[in-house]
Amino acid sequence: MAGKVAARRADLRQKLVSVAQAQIEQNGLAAVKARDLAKEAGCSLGAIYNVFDDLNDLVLEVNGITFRKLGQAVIASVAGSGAGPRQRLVLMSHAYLDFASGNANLWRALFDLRMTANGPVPDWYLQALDQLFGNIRDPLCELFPDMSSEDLEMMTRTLFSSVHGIVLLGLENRISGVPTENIRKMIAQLLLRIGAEEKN
Amino acid sequence: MAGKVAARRADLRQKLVSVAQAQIEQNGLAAVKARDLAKEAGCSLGAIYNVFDDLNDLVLEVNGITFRKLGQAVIASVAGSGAGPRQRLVLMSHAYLDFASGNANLWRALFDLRMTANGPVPDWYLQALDQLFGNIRDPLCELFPDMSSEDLEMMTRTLFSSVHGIVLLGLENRISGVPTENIRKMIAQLLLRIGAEEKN
DNA sequence: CCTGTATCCTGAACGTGGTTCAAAAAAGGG
DNA sequence: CCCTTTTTTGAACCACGTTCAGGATACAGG
Repeated sequence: MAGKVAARRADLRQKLVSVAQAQIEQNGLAAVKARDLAKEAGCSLGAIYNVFDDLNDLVLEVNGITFRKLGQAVIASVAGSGAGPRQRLVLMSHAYLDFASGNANLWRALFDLRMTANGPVPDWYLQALDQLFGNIRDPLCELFPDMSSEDLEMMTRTLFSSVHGIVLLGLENRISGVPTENIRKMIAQLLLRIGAEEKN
Repeated sequence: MAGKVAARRADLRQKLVSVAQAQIEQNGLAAVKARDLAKEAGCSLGAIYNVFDDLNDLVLEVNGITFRKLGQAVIASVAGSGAGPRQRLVLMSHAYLDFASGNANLWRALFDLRMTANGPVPDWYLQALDQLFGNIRDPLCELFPDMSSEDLEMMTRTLFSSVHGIVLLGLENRISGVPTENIRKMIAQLLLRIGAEEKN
């Protein structure tokens, strides 16, 4: 059985990812500890390093899953709705907010890790980001049919970054008085103003 | 001499802050290590804990300085210029970008720390933020004289968060192809669109 | 100047956590 | 059944923040 070892390792990978995911979800990225993971997954300490380069590598895998779920949530928010382009942008942004708010620890891990890790951005990350950007670009394309491809690309990044910033800072101190409802209003404020009128 | 000890400690505080600042500036927040600081500042390891609660407390002090410098840079960008409100928003945002870009590690430490630390937001932080928000609110007030105070406040946060998001994600992967000039354009794109027309 | 006391400073030591690697265990092959 | 190769294990190593017992220092009273 040549694939026996590979299969066992694949199982362990999955188990570890699942345990790490639960830990991040409940206690945040900082609570991911090698010894705890090993105990929870029922493997030895060293076994982690048989299937992952290091803990970053493991968390990267969790982040991949999170990112895909995020993408699906955003897509689902507009799927099948006959909403116009402006409204679609609002719906997607609200879906982004809801995901970030409802999965705060997992969402934060998405960004907290990259700050630490200096390695090159992994491939799946760029692909997922491209897909996410595509979802934003489409409504923009409808809204501004005369805009050049470069400007559209830039506008896409601008809008995504803006909404991300609003969500990020909004959730950051949500204890100190920025309820989700206000974040929602801020996003709508931004998007409706942006998309409200064509360039004269 | 009653103030002798206090004076020595004040000196040490300042020295440590200065050393930590240099370290963050050159090698990032993660490079701030107690033993290195002590060696560089010419004090014992334990001495750090005579004048600071812990390393977070020290970095918080550095962040205070950084935040003040950031505020000054933003103010300086519009001081004395007879620019109109729209242009002032652009100038301030560009100053924000330039500061973040030119002091990347110090600027990042501003946000990286708060994610780790769970304690209550310090007082000077809220004050500095209020001041920063004030600088944004003023031009907005001129642009939208009929807007309610609450809406203005929200718009202020919206704009700041948006610009912050653009700068954050723009600098994040500035290796992977978002030159500062493009970030500048994105900011202008956002602000001119927002401020371009009044609500019909 | 001496001496006892209070204050302050020091750095060895502790706890925690990621990562490694020599040795044990398991798997294969003959 | 033994020898070789592969895989797994967890004790050990290192780096780091933080602490605290013991030494140094400052000071007051005699």
